Amino acid sequence: MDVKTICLGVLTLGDKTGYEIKKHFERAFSHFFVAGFGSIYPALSALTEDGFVTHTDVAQSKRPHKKVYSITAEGRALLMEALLNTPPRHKVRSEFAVLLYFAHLLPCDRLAALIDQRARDIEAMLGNIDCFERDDLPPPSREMVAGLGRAALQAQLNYIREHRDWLLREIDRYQKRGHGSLRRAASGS
Amino acid sequence: MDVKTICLGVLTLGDKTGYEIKKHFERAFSHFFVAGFGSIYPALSALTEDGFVTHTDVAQSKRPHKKVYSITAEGRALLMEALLNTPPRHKVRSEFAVLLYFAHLLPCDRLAALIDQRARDIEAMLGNIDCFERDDLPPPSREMVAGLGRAALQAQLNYIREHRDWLLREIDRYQKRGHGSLRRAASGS
DNA sequence: TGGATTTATATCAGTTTGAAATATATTAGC
DNA sequence: GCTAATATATTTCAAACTGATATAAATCCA
Repeated sequence: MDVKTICLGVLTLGDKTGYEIKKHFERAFSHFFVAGFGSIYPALSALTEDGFVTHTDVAQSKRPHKKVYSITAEGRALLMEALLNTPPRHKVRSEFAVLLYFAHLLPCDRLAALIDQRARDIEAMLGNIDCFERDDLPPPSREMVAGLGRAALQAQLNYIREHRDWLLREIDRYQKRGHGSLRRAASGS
Repeated sequence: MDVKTICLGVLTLGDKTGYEIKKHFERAFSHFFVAGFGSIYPALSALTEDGFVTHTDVAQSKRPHKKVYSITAEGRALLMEALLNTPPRHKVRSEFAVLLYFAHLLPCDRLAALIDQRARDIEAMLGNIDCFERDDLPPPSREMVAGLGRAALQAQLNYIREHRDWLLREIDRYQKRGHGSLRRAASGS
Protein backbone atom coordinates (compact mmCIF):
# COMPACT_ATOMS: atom_id res chain seq x y z
CA MET A 1 0.00 0.00 0.00
CA ASP A 2 1.41 3.35 -0.92
CA VAL A 3 0.63 6.90 0.03
CA LYS A 4 -1.69 7.21 -2.96
CA THR A 5 -4.07 4.65 -1.50
CA ILE A 6 -4.15 6.40 1.84
CA CYS A 7 -4.82 9.76 0.22
CA LEU A 8 -7.79 8.17 -1.54
CA GLY A 9 -8.99 6.79 1.77
CA VAL A 10 -8.78 10.13 3.52
CA LEU A 11 -10.63 11.77 0.63
CA THR A 12 -13.61 9.44 1.20
CA LEU A 13 -14.03 11.39 4.45
CA GLY A 14 -14.52 14.63 2.55
CA ASP A 15 -12.76 16.90 0.07
CA LYS A 16 -9.41 18.16 1.24
CA THR A 17 -6.25 19.98 0.23
CA GLY A 18 -2.91 18.20 0.40
CA TYR A 19 -2.15 20.19 3.50
CA GLU A 20 -5.37 19.07 5.18
CA ILE A 21 -4.65 15.46 4.29
CA LYS A 22 -1.31 15.78 6.05
CA LYS A 23 -3.02 17.28 9.11
CA HIS A 24 -5.52 14.44 9.08
CA PHE A 25 -2.66 11.96 9.01
CA GLU A 26 -1.10 13.58 12.02
CA ARG A 27 -4.23 13.74 14.06
CA ALA A 28 -5.65 10.37 13.18
CA PHE A 29 -2.71 8.04 12.91
CA SER A 30 0.65 9.70 13.14
CA HIS A 31 1.56 6.92 15.56
CA PHE A 32 0.91 4.28 12.91
CA PHE A 33 1.72 5.83 9.58
CA VAL A 34 3.83 8.81 8.70
CA ALA A 35 3.73 10.57 5.37
CA GLY A 36 5.32 13.89 4.57
CA PHE A 37 4.52 16.53 1.99
CA GLY A 38 7.20 15.05 -0.14
CA SER A 39 5.10 11.95 -0.67
CA ILE A 40 1.58 13.39 -0.42
CA TYR A 41 1.86 16.09 -3.08
CA PRO A 42 3.41 13.85 -5.73
CA ALA A 43 0.80 11.18 -4.90
CA LEU A 44 -2.02 13.67 -5.50
CA SER A 45 -0.44 14.78 -8.77
CA ALA A 46 -0.20 11.20 -9.98
CA LEU A 47 -3.77 10.43 -8.90
CA THR A 48 -5.00 13.50 -10.75
CA GLU A 49 -3.15 12.51 -13.88
CA ASP A 50 -4.82 9.10 -13.83
CA GLY A 51 -8.29 10.43 -13.10
CA PHE A 52 -8.66 9.00 -9.59
CA VAL A 53 -9.08 12.42 -8.06
CA THR A 54 -10.00 15.87 -9.38
CA HIS A 55 -9.20 19.22 -7.88
CA THR A 56 -10.47 22.77 -8.03
CA ASP A 57 -8.02 25.62 -7.72
CA VAL A 58 -9.16 28.00 -5.06
CA ALA A 59 -7.46 31.38 -5.13
CA GLN A 60 -7.96 32.81 -1.68
CA SER A 61 -7.70 36.52 -1.14
CA LYS A 62 -5.89 36.37 2.17
CA ARG A 63 -4.13 33.00 1.89
CA PRO A 64 -1.90 31.10 -0.50
CA HIS A 65 -3.94 29.51 -3.29
CA LYS A 66 -4.99 25.95 -2.65
CA LYS A 67 -6.15 22.88 -4.52
CA VAL A 68 -9.12 21.09 -3.04
CA TYR A 69 -9.13 17.44 -4.05
CA SER A 70 -12.15 15.13 -4.51
CA ILE A 71 -12.14 11.42 -5.10
CA THR A 72 -13.81 10.21 -8.32
CA ALA A 73 -15.80 7.03 -8.92
CA GLU A 74 -12.70 5.46 -10.47
CA GLY A 75 -10.76 6.52 -7.41
CA ARG A 76 -13.27 4.77 -5.14
CA ALA A 77 -12.98 1.62 -7.21
CA LEU A 78 -9.19 1.74 -7.00
CA LEU A 79 -9.34 2.28 -3.26
CA MET A 80 -11.67 -0.68 -2.78
CA GLU A 81 -9.42 -2.89 -4.81
CA ALA A 82 -6.43 -1.84 -2.70
CA LEU A 83 -8.28 -2.30 0.60
CA LEU A 84 -9.37 -5.77 -0.44
CA ASN A 85 -5.92 -6.88 -1.60
CA THR A 86 -3.43 -5.22 0.74
CA PRO A 87 -1.92 -7.60 3.27
CA PRO A 88 -1.97 -6.25 6.85
CA ARG A 89 1.71 -5.51 7.25
CA HIS A 90 3.19 -3.59 10.12
CA LYS A 91 6.72 -2.28 10.09
CA VAL A 92 8.73 -0.51 12.74
CA ARG A 93 11.93 1.39 12.19
CA SER A 94 13.23 2.43 15.55
CA GLU A 95 16.56 4.16 15.69
CA PHE A 96 15.93 4.41 19.41
CA ALA A 97 15.92 0.61 19.66
CA VAL A 98 19.14 0.40 17.66
CA LEU A 99 20.81 2.90 19.96
CA LEU A 100 19.60 0.88 22.92
CA TYR A 101 20.96 -2.28 21.36
CA PHE A 102 24.40 -0.70 21.26
CA ALA A 103 24.02 0.91 24.66
CA HIS A 104 27.21 -0.71 25.94
CA LEU A 105 29.16 1.44 23.47
CA LEU A 106 27.70 4.68 24.80
CA PRO A 107 28.58 6.86 27.76
CA CYS A 108 25.94 6.54 30.46
CA ASP A 109 24.83 10.14 30.37
CA ARG A 110 24.16 9.90 26.66
CA LEU A 111 22.18 6.73 27.24
CA ALA A 112 20.12 8.35 29.96
CA ALA A 113 19.40 11.33 27.72
CA LEU A 114 18.25 9.03 24.91
CA ILE A 115 15.89 7.13 27.17
CA ASP A 116 14.43 10.28 28.68
CA GLN A 117 13.95 11.80 25.25
CA ARG A 118 12.12 8.71 24.06
CA ALA A 119 9.89 8.76 27.12
CA ARG A 120 8.98 12.38 26.44
CA ASP A 121 8.25 11.59 22.79
CA ILE A 122 5.92 8.79 23.77
CA GLU A 123 4.15 11.01 26.27
CA ALA A 124 3.65 13.63 23.56
CA MET A 125 2.19 11.07 21.16
CA LEU A 126 -0.13 9.72 23.84
CA GLY A 127 -1.36 13.24 24.39
CA ASN A 128 -2.07 13.69 20.70
CA ILE A 129 -3.83 10.49 19.75
CA ASP A 130 -7.14 11.22 18.19
CA CYS A 131 -9.01 13.60 20.39
CA PHE A 132 -11.28 13.45 17.41
CA GLU A 133 -14.00 15.99 16.91
CA ARG A 134 -15.86 13.77 14.43
CA ASP A 135 -15.64 15.40 10.97
CA ASP A 136 -18.62 13.59 9.66
CA LEU A 137 -17.85 9.90 10.15
CA PRO A 138 -17.72 8.59 13.71
CA PRO A 139 -17.03 4.93 12.96
CA PRO A 140 -15.86 2.54 15.65
CA SER A 141 -12.75 1.82 13.59
CA ARG A 142 -11.39 5.22 14.61
CA GLU A 143 -11.67 4.31 18.23
CA MET A 144 -9.99 0.96 17.64
CA VAL A 145 -7.01 2.50 15.88
CA ALA A 146 -6.65 5.08 18.61
CA GLY A 147 -6.95 2.45 21.33
CA LEU A 148 -4.43 0.17 19.72
CA GLY A 149 -1.97 3.04 19.45
CA ARG A 150 -2.48 3.99 23.06
CA ALA A 151 -2.00 0.40 24.20
CA ALA A 152 1.28 0.00 22.29
CA LEU A 153 2.69 3.35 23.38
CA GLN A 154 1.65 2.99 27.01
CA ALA A 155 3.24 -0.45 27.21
CA GLN A 156 6.51 0.94 25.89
CA LEU A 157 6.42 3.90 28.23
CA ASN A 158 5.79 1.66 31.23
CA TYR A 159 8.57 -0.69 30.21
CA ILE A 160 11.01 2.15 29.75
CA ARG A 161 10.13 3.70 33.09
CA GLU A 162 10.42 0.39 34.88
CA HIS A 163 13.77 -0.55 33.38
CA ARG A 164 15.56 2.75 32.91
CA ASP A 165 17.55 2.73 36.12
CA TRP A 166 18.21 -0.98 35.98
CA LEU A 167 19.69 -0.62 32.49
CA LEU A 168 21.89 2.34 33.41
CA ARG A 169 23.21 0.47 36.42
CA GLU A 170 23.87 -2.73 34.48
CA ILE A 171 25.55 -0.95 31.58
CA ASP A 172 27.76 0.93 33.96
CA ARG A 173 28.75 -2.30 35.65
CA TYR A 174 29.29 -4.01 32.31
CA GLN A 175 31.58 -1.25 31.08
CA LYS A 176 33.56 -1.23 34.32
CA ARG A 177 34.17 -4.94 33.91
CA GLY A 178 36.21 -3.90 30.90
CA HIS A 179 33.84 -4.51 28.03
CA GLY A 180 32.88 -2.13 25.25
CA SER A 181 32.50 1.60 25.60
CA LEU A 182 34.46 4.30 23.91
CA ARG A 183 37.72 3.32 25.51
CA ARG A 184 37.93 0.08 23.66
CA ALA A 185 36.63 1.60 20.45
CA ALA A 186 39.16 4.41 20.49
CA SER A 187 42.03 2.01 21.04
CA GLY A 188 41.68 0.53 17.58
CA SER A 189 40.61 -3.08 17.16
CA MET B 1 20.71 6.72 10.97
CA ASP B 2 21.03 4.60 7.89
CA VAL B 3 21.66 0.95 7.27
CA LYS B 4 25.38 1.63 6.98
CA THR B 5 25.58 2.63 10.63
CA ILE B 6 23.73 -0.46 11.75
CA CYS B 7 25.97 -2.71 9.69
CA LEU B 8 28.95 -1.15 11.43
CA GLY B 9 27.28 -1.76 14.77
CA VAL B 10 26.62 -5.41 14.03
CA LEU B 11 30.21 -5.82 12.87
CA THR B 12 31.46 -4.71 16.30
CA LEU B 13 29.97 -8.00 17.52
CA GLY B 14 32.25 -9.97 15.21
CA ASP B 15 33.11 -10.40 11.54
CA LYS B 16 30.20 -11.36 9.36
CA THR B 17 29.00 -11.79 5.79
CA GLY B 18 26.15 -9.66 4.48
CA TYR B 19 23.93 -12.68 4.80
CA GLU B 20 24.86 -13.15 8.45
CA ILE B 21 24.24 -9.48 9.16
CA LYS B 22 20.75 -9.91 7.77
CA LYS B 23 20.20 -12.98 9.96
CA HIS B 24 21.43 -11.06 12.98
CA PHE B 25 18.93 -8.31 12.20
CA GLU B 26 16.13 -10.80 12.09
CA ARG B 27 17.00 -12.52 15.30
CA ALA B 28 17.93 -9.51 17.34
CA PHE B 29 15.58 -6.77 16.28
CA SER B 30 13.37 -7.64 13.37
CA HIS B 31 10.53 -6.21 15.46
CA PHE B 32 12.26 -2.83 15.65
CA PHE B 33 14.25 -2.42 12.48
CA VAL B 34 13.92 -4.15 9.16
CA ALA B 35 16.57 -4.09 6.47
CA GLY B 36 16.64 -6.23 3.38
CA PHE B 37 19.50 -7.46 1.22
CA GLY B 38 18.73 -4.60 -1.11
CA SER B 39 19.96 -2.14 1.47
CA ILE B 40 22.57 -4.20 3.32
CA TYR B 41 24.72 -5.22 0.36
CA PRO B 42 24.94 -1.72 -1.14
CA ALA B 43 25.70 -0.38 2.34
CA LEU B 44 28.61 -2.80 2.71
CA SER B 45 29.92 -1.85 -0.74
CA ALA B 46 29.83 1.82 0.12
CA LEU B 47 31.50 1.22 3.49
CA THR B 48 34.24 -0.78 1.79
CA GLU B 49 34.85 1.93 -0.75
CA ASP B 50 35.31 4.49 2.01
CA GLY B 51 37.55 2.26 4.14
CA PHE B 52 35.17 1.77 7.05
CA VAL B 53 35.10 -1.98 6.57
CA THR B 54 37.33 -4.49 4.82
CA HIS B 55 36.42 -7.91 3.54
CA THR B 56 38.11 -11.15 2.64
CA ASP B 57 36.74 -13.24 -0.18
CA VAL B 58 36.23 -16.78 0.94
CA ALA B 59 35.75 -19.30 -1.83
CA GLN B 60 34.00 -22.23 -0.25
CA SER B 61 34.14 -25.61 -1.91
CA LYS B 62 30.59 -26.64 -1.15
CA ARG B 63 28.92 -23.25 -0.89
CA PRO B 64 28.60 -20.04 -2.85
CA HIS B 65 31.63 -17.83 -2.29
CA LYS B 66 31.23 -15.29 0.46
CA LYS B 67 32.69 -12.02 1.64
CA VAL B 68 33.45 -11.79 5.33
CA TYR B 69 33.43 -8.18 6.48
CA SER B 70 35.41 -6.62 9.35
CA ILE B 71 35.08 -3.14 10.79
CA THR B 72 38.18 -0.94 10.67
CA ALA B 73 39.37 1.65 13.18
CA GLU B 74 37.91 4.36 10.94
CA GLY B 75 34.66 2.43 10.90
CA ARG B 76 34.59 2.34 14.69
CA ALA B 77 35.15 6.08 14.83
CA LEU B 78 32.34 6.66 12.34
CA LEU B 79 30.03 4.40 14.31
CA MET B 80 30.77 6.23 17.55
CA GLU B 81 30.11 9.55 15.92
CA ALA B 82 26.78 8.27 14.63
CA LEU B 83 25.77 6.74 17.96
CA LEU B 84 26.55 9.98 19.72
CA ASN B 85 24.66 12.18 17.28
CA THR B 86 21.64 10.17 16.15
CA PRO B 87 18.37 11.32 17.68
CA PRO B 88 16.28 8.46 19.11
CA ARG B 89 13.55 8.39 16.51
CA HIS B 90 10.94 5.70 16.24
CA LYS B 91 8.72 5.31 13.21
CA VAL B 92 5.86 2.94 12.52
CA ARG B 93 4.34 2.21 9.17
CA SER B 94 1.36 0.00 9.71
CA GLU B 95 -0.75 -0.89 6.74
CA PHE B 96 -2.75 -2.97 9.15
CA ALA B 97 -3.69 0.15 11.09
CA VAL B 98 -4.67 1.94 7.89
CA LEU B 99 -6.91 -0.96 6.88
CA LEU B 100 -8.44 -0.87 10.34
CA TYR B 101 -9.01 2.85 10.04
CA PHE B 102 -11.08 2.25 6.91
CA ALA B 103 -12.76 -0.84 8.34
CA HIS B 104 -16.20 0.60 7.65
CA LEU B 105 -15.49 0.32 3.92
CA LEU B 106 -14.68 -3.39 4.14
CA PRO B 107 -16.85 -6.49 4.21
CA CYS B 108 -16.87 -8.02 7.68
CA ASP B 109 -15.27 -11.29 6.67
CA ARG B 110 -12.34 -9.46 5.12
CA LEU B 111 -11.99 -7.40 8.28
CA ALA B 112 -12.03 -10.50 10.47
CA ALA B 113 -9.40 -12.15 8.28
CA LEU B 114 -7.15 -9.08 8.53
CA ILE B 115 -7.40 -8.98 12.30
CA ASP B 116 -6.74 -12.68 12.67
CA GLN B 117 -3.76 -12.48 10.33
CA ARG B 118 -2.31 -9.64 12.34
CA ALA B 119 -2.77 -11.57 15.56
CA ARG B 120 -0.94 -14.54 14.09
CA ASP B 121 1.88 -12.30 12.87
CA ILE B 122 2.30 -10.82 16.33
CA GLU B 123 2.32 -14.26 17.89
CA ALA B 124 5.02 -15.34 15.46
CA MET B 125 7.16 -12.30 16.29
CA LEU B 126 6.74 -12.87 20.01
CA GLY B 127 7.95 -16.40 19.49
CA ASN B 128 11.02 -15.18 17.63
CA ILE B 129 12.25 -12.35 19.81
CA ASP B 130 15.81 -12.90 20.78
CA CYS B 131 16.08 -16.36 22.24
CA PHE B 132 19.71 -15.36 22.13
CA GLU B 133 22.45 -17.86 22.49
CA ARG B 134 24.98 -15.14 23.33
CA ASP B 135 27.50 -14.87 20.46
CA ASP B 136 30.11 -13.29 22.59
CA LEU B 137 28.51 -10.22 24.11
CA PRO B 138 25.76 -10.73 26.65
CA PRO B 139 25.08 -7.09 27.49
CA PRO B 140 21.93 -6.07 29.35
CA SER B 141 20.99 -3.84 26.42
CA ARG B 142 20.02 -6.94 24.47
CA GLU B 143 17.60 -7.93 27.15
CA MET B 144 16.13 -4.43 27.26
CA VAL B 145 15.51 -4.32 23.51
CA ALA B 146 13.92 -7.75 23.62
CA GLY B 147 11.77 -6.84 26.61
CA LEU B 148 10.62 -3.60 25.06
CA GLY B 149 9.63 -5.44 21.91
CA ARG B 150 7.76 -8.07 23.85
CA ALA B 151 5.92 -5.43 25.86
CA ALA B 152 4.81 -3.53 22.76
CA LEU B 153 3.76 -6.63 20.85
CA GLN B 154 1.98 -8.23 23.78
CA ALA B 155 0.01 -5.06 24.44
CA GLN B 156 -1.14 -4.96 20.83
CA LEU B 157 -2.05 -8.61 20.83
CA ASN B 158 -4.09 -8.23 24.01
CA TYR B 159 -5.85 -5.18 22.66
CA ILE B 160 -6.70 -6.92 19.41
CA ARG B 161 -8.01 -10.00 21.17
CA GLU B 162 -10.09 -7.95 23.57
CA HIS B 163 -11.65 -5.76 20.88
CA ARG B 164 -11.94 -8.01 17.84
CA ASP B 165 -15.51 -9.09 18.36
CA TRP B 166 -16.64 -5.71 19.54
CA LEU B 167 -15.27 -4.08 16.41
CA LEU B 168 -16.84 -6.59 14.05
CA ARG B 169 -20.21 -6.13 15.75
CA GLU B 170 -20.00 -2.36 15.71
CA ILE B 171 -18.87 -2.18 12.10
CA ASP B 172 -21.68 -4.48 11.07
CA ARG B 173 -24.17 -2.29 12.88
CA TYR B 174 -22.65 0.83 11.40
CA GLN B 175 -22.88 -0.50 7.88
CA LYS B 176 -26.47 -1.65 8.37
CA ARG B 177 -27.39 1.86 9.47
CA GLY B 178 -26.61 2.80 5.88
CA HIS B 179 -23.08 4.19 6.15
CA GLY B 180 -20.05 3.23 4.13
CA SER B 181 -19.26 -0.21 2.80
CA LEU B 182 -18.94 -1.34 -0.76
CA ARG B 183 -22.53 -0.58 -1.61
CA ARG B 184 -22.06 3.12 -1.27
CA ALA B 185 -18.68 3.04 -2.92
CA ALA B 186 -19.96 1.10 -5.91
CA SER B 187 -22.84 3.50 -6.41
CA GLY B 188 -20.50 6.31 -7.52
CA SER B 189 -20.31 9.42 -5.34
C1' DT C 1 7.07 46.11 15.87
C1' DG C 2 8.81 41.72 15.18
C1' DG C 3 9.44 36.75 15.80
C1' DA C 4 7.04 32.33 15.77
C1' DT C 5 3.58 29.63 13.98
C1' DT C 6 0.11 28.32 10.57
C1' DT C 7 -1.60 27.86 5.97
C1' DA C 8 -0.25 26.15 1.40
C1' DT C 9 2.54 24.01 -2.31
C1' DA C 10 6.79 22.43 -4.85
C1' DT C 11 11.20 20.17 -5.54
C1' DC C 12 14.82 16.89 -5.33
C1' DA C 13 19.11 14.33 -4.09
C1' DG C 14 19.80 10.57 -1.51
C1' DT C 15 17.98 6.26 0.61
C1' DT C 16 15.12 2.39 0.98
C1' DT C 17 11.94 -1.09 -0.65
C1' DG C 18 10.77 -5.32 -2.30
C1' DA C 19 10.98 -8.44 -5.72
C1' DA C 20 13.39 -11.10 -9.09
C1' DA C 21 17.58 -13.40 -10.86
C1' DT C 22 21.41 -16.60 -10.07
C1' DA C 23 23.66 -20.84 -8.07
C1' DT C 24 24.52 -24.61 -5.06
C1' DA C 25 23.79 -27.52 -0.78
C1' DT C 26 21.22 -29.57 2.65
C1' DT C 27 17.19 -31.26 4.92
C1' DA C 28 12.62 -33.47 5.15
C1' DG C 29 9.20 -36.16 3.59
C1' DC C 30 7.44 -39.73 0.67
C1' DG D 1 16.27 -42.78 -4.04
C1' DC D 2 13.72 -38.83 -5.52
C1' DT D 3 11.79 -34.40 -5.02
C1' DA D 4 10.39 -30.28 -2.96
C1' DA D 5 11.41 -27.02 0.23
C1' DT D 6 14.64 -24.53 2.73
C1' DA D 7 19.19 -22.46 3.61
C1' DT D 8 23.40 -20.22 2.06
C1' DA D 9 25.14 -16.22 -0.53
C1' DT D 10 25.13 -12.21 -3.58
C1' DT D 11 23.48 -8.79 -7.17
C1' DT D 12 20.45 -5.62 -9.39
C1' DC D 13 17.05 -2.07 -10.10
C1' DA D 14 12.70 0.50 -10.91
C1' DA D 15 9.57 2.51 -8.01
C1' DA D 16 8.68 4.69 -3.79
C1' DC D 17 9.78 7.36 0.13
C1' DT D 18 12.50 10.60 3.18
C1' DG D 19 13.71 14.74 4.89
C1' DA D 20 15.27 18.96 4.02
C1' DT D 21 14.93 23.23 1.62
C1' DA D 22 12.50 27.01 -0.82
C1' DT D 23 8.72 30.21 -1.35
C1' DA D 24 5.09 33.31 0.34
C1' DA D 25 1.53 35.46 2.94
C1' DA D 26 -1.36 35.65 7.28
C1' DT D 27 -2.04 35.55 11.93
C1' DC D 28 -0.91 35.00 16.70
C1' DC D 29 1.52 36.52 20.73
C1' DA D 30 4.43 39.46 23.48
